[in-house]
Amino acid sequence: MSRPTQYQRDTALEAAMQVFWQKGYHATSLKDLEAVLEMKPGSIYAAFSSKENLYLLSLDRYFDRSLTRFQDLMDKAPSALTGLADHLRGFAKMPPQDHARQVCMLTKTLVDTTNTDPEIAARTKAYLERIREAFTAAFERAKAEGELAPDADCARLARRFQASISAIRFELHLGTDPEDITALAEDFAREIEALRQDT
Amino acid sequence: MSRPTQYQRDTALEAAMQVFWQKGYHATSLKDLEAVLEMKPGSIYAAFSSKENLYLLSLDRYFDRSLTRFQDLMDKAPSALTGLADHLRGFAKMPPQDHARQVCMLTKTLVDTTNTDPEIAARTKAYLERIREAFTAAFERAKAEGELAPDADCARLARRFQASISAIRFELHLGTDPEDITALAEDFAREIEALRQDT
DNA sequence: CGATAACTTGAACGATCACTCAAATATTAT
DNA sequence: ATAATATTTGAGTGATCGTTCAAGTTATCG
Repeated sequence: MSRPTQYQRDTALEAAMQVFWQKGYHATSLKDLEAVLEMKPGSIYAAFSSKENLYLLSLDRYFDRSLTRFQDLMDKAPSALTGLADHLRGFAKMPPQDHARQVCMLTKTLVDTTNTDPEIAARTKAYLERIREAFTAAFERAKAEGELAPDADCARLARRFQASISAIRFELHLGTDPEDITALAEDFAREIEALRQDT
Repeated sequence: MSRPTQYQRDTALEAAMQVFWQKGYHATSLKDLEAVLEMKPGSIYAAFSSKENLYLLSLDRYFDRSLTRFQDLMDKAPSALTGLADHLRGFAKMPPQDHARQVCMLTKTLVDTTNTDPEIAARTKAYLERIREAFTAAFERAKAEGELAPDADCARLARRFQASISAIRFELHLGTDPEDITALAEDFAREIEALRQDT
């Protein structure tokens, strides 16, 4: 038998990411992973070395996907501020059965592992920073295009933007009434649009 | 020997709350609890029934303390909006070594237990709601005192206020640069003060 | 000073944890 | 077909999980 195909590995990683995201690092057992990966313990260890490593690979996957999704949205956006505001509204618009209707996996990881698993926490912090840098870059694009005032503090706006996302996603996680979530997202989105200056 | 004094029980509960808050429910073991409570397993079970029950008692303690702290601050505040804004700034002003410089225990609990321990999650949700109701009441006081526009949506403002707190505390948890945290809290506090209308 | 009650102790419980490895099975190369 | 190689299998590892309880200790009271 040859090496497992990319498809198999990719499918397994996707499944691992989903359980980990749902249950968190500590609450996910090898039994859980055996079930969703449809692999026996030996195969899991042959393919992914350890539970911790599998978690780190899941984080990578999550991070790549999140960043790509944001960049794609920004590439298509008619203006930077519009793209940013839409990104916020997008979370509230998720269909009710969407498995992503919950807290960000990076956020969850940091809450779960900061005081217990420093290695995981460190990598996760780095990922969150890189995402925030992408937000900063988006605000800088808005500035370059004259949409945003020249003296705006893009790093500060990016931090607040990231905070807005956390807040919306936490409400998704809680299962708050969709109307209330839409209202919250709308509040945040308008804050972004209120930054727009006439050109 | 008589029943344990209130003092002893209180000290033990405080210690339990702190470990649970630091490590989270799943990552805290009986060993950890034995160490910080300075009690042997038998005593812990005689006094608190189970790990889950001890966690619930810790949550109660945390909730009571949080709500009381907020109410005290509001009672002393010269105006409702001032009190609310100060509450936000207060988090950024915490001394660097303060053990409370981290994510809210209720938030952490929900992230940690929503998909694994429904009983804990349900009680925690109720507590978060009651705190949000206190925020709503504060905004309503602002309205009654003419500080806030009569058509303001107090429940909506309360949800946004709670989101602001979560965001600040998550940054505390990350160990973000104090200056950046102050800036973030200042942004949120000014949003609250911007709601003030002339009377 | 005993007797009784209250509380603590820590060894031990079965269950589950993350993880290993020799044996079995499947694939490819010859 | 056969040999060589790659991968899967699942029972089993020691450690640790939350929990129990009979025995021991300490306080209170007559």
